[in-house]
Amino acid sequence: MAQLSTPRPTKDVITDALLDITAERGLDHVSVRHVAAAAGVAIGTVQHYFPTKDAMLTAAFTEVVRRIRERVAATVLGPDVRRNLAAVLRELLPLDERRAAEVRVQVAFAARAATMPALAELQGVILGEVTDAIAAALAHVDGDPPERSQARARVVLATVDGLALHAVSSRDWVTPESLTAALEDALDALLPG
Amino acid sequence: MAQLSTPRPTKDVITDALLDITAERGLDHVSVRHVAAAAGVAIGTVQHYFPTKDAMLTAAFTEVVRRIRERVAATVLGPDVRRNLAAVLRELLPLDERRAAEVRVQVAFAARAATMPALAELQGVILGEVTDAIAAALAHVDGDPPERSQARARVVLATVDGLALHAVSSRDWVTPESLTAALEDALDALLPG
DNA sequence: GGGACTGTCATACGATCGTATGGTCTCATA
DNA sequence: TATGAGACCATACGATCGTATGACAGTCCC
Repeated sequence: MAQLSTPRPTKDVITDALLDITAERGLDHVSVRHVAAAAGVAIGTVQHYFPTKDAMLTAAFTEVVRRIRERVAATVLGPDVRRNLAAVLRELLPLDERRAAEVRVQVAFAARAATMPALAELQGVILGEVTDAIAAALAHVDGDPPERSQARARVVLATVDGLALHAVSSRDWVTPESLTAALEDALDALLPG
Repeated sequence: MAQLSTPRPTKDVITDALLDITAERGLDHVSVRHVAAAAGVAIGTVQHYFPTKDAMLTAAFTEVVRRIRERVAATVLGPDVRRNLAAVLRELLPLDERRAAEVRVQVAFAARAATMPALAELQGVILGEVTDAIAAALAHVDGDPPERSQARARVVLATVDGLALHAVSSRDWVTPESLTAALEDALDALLPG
């Protein structure tokens, strides 16, 4: 019988397992044992790909960064910039369980980055890239000088991430509807023109 | 020899030790042993006041909430609302090491709140209170209906917390100057009038 | 066809974890 | 002065942690 599908690389399976645990139970429940069990491999296999736990965490966050990068790169600077921008930013808000899980992961890593330089480095890189993309979109609808767009882009990204942080870290505080409304509100105020 | 000063209650010393460790090394380095050592007491003493680690964490976050509440309550709705509001919000940004330590603590607890309902409850309460205070300030300079001020206040707070999150979780990304500028920028855009 | 390499597993070691238990000391009060 | 409660300490237990070590099966090249 022919192979029906290419089996996923073990390394990716392990990374995904780590991110699943992070989304569901938090980064502090991530242990080599739990990750190995969730991935369906032995502890030694995890060690084969990631010699230390820190390496495993860094690799997982790198994967998160890769996904964000991929998503941002898909931004099309079409005719309706505002609509495209809003669509990209909506992806960063926990509007459904899938996105909520991703936000929980990002918040968990951001918090750890505050005391783990390797992660802070990655965070700085991805923040820069996303900001640049937003700034490009802003410059497209506006005639402001680049550094002005850059500054505005930082504020826009901070607002979206702040909304996401508040949403996943509190109870009875935000609904998907209020998040969407807040985003539109923020864009109305922050977008030039 | 007379007692020179009232000794701090042991319970407070323990809570402070926990917050110090959280600020310096992160919430995942907080263990009953480390907290006890940092507070200069025995493990049993910690257990005497906090029967479980979760209770200890919840109490510590309650203390953080209390401090924020205290700070917000000090907001004076004077003649220059914009200036007062900016001053309060600046306290939430990591503009110096003291505030950076506080932001690291808040971010750490926010991340844990994503998977710990007791903390999420507290987070919801304090977010509500701070938002109400900001909304009151906004309503003071504006004629918008209350729910409009409330919505704007949520965006303002999200922006500030997002800026703070980005600042403490990344390297070479923000300077105190750029943070201050971003705050002013955001207030220019978000404040009515 | 025999090393060298890679992927995977099983197990073990020492450290650290949260928590339980029971002790000593102080002091108010009956 | 007896006693009960509260503050504080020392130690111990079982679980879990990150990591080290060594084995076994394939694959590939000489």
